[in-house]
Amino acid sequence: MHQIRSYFEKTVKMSDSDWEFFSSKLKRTEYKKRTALLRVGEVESHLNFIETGSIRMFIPKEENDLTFAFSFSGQFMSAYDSFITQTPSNYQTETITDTVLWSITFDDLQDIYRNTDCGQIIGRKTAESLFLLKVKREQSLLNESAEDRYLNLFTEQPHLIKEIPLKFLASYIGITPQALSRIRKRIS
Amino acid sequence: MHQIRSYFEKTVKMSDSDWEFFSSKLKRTEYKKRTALLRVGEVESHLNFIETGSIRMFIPKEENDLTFAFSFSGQFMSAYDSFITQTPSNYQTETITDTVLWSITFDDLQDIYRNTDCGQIIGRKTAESLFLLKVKREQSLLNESAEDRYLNLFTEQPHLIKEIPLKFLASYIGITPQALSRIRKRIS
DNA sequence: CGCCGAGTTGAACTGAATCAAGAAACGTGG
DNA sequence: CCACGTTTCTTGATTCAGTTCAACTCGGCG
Repeated sequence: MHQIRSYFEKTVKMSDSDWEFFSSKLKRTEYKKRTALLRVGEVESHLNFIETGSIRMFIPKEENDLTFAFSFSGQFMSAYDSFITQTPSNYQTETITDTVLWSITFDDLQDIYRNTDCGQIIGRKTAESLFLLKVKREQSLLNESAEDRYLNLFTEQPHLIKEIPLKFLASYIGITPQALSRIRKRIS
Repeated sequence: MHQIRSYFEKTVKMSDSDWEFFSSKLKRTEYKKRTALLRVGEVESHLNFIETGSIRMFIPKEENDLTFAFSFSGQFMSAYDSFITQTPSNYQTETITDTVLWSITFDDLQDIYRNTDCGQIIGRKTAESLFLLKVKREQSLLNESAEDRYLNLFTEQPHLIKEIPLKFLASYIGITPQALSRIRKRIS
């Protein structure tokens, strides 16, 4: 749980009383692998910190789901667009492996925004860092070939390639599992 | 200039004194078309509100630039990733048409964050809404065909198709100018 | 053991890239 | 206001990466 405080303190100085207030809102929950945290049409009510495990976000499809994002231990995750707008999500979030989360509800977070000095700053920093991730992703999708994206993934997150089913990776990269299987074969 | 205040008040109530403080920092500037606002390697020092005009963001390339975003009158624009991290931008921002901007500097904005009640909230809301745009974009790039994206652009921003050179649109959609020219021909 | 989902491989097809050339529009200087 | 050069757009031919459909292998699990 202290990793959450240090996560914040990378960007914002947090007083003990603010941390006290914040941490009192956190709930720890364990999930089995392949457990849905949020389904399409539901409103995201939690912001989660991943203690251990991995999560994917995807738009369910008849044949192959469209997996567009992953989150790993040490990161915050949430259907953040649904969360901040409090409107139904058009995608699902689901554990890939057994996962432990520390969660805070939307209402409690609003409370923190109102009642702590650092709350607003943390909220802004969170939104900003999520924005940065998406900018990077956008440029990757427009700028790089599928093979580039696979190789970059490989260098940035080598563990990921072993832990995550190929079909999720393929979807994330923007191609079919067959195509990724061929790329893999070609470059190995 | 009042459109800026109403822009904010869509989400946050702003006191007269806060608005006074905020607006005192704004500078109005006129730009000719095809004027670079920020070049690759420079650090974005301004957040701009577009009074009139249109702007594109692109990564310069030998042959065809990679245009990945547009901004129009009534919107805020900035190389926001460079702005919030205060690190060099890997892309350029440039007016497409003659453009009028109201600008605030990074330092003045930090001042507003510190010294007004609504500053942090506005900062958070800004980051959140930019994040939402990028989420939408990501799903569009993964979920839709080039033709889908063109047609959606066409219905959402019909004026855009007339004002903006085809090669910029093509790049934004993620295809070559030739390919877009053919799509255009086919569906007309 | 038998089943099922995940991954691999093959063959035919397709949307878009690339290379190339010509037509149209655009801006600038005389 | 026209003439010229430059850029943008269009069109054609070829190539290529990735899709689709289909069959087969492999590993885990009831």
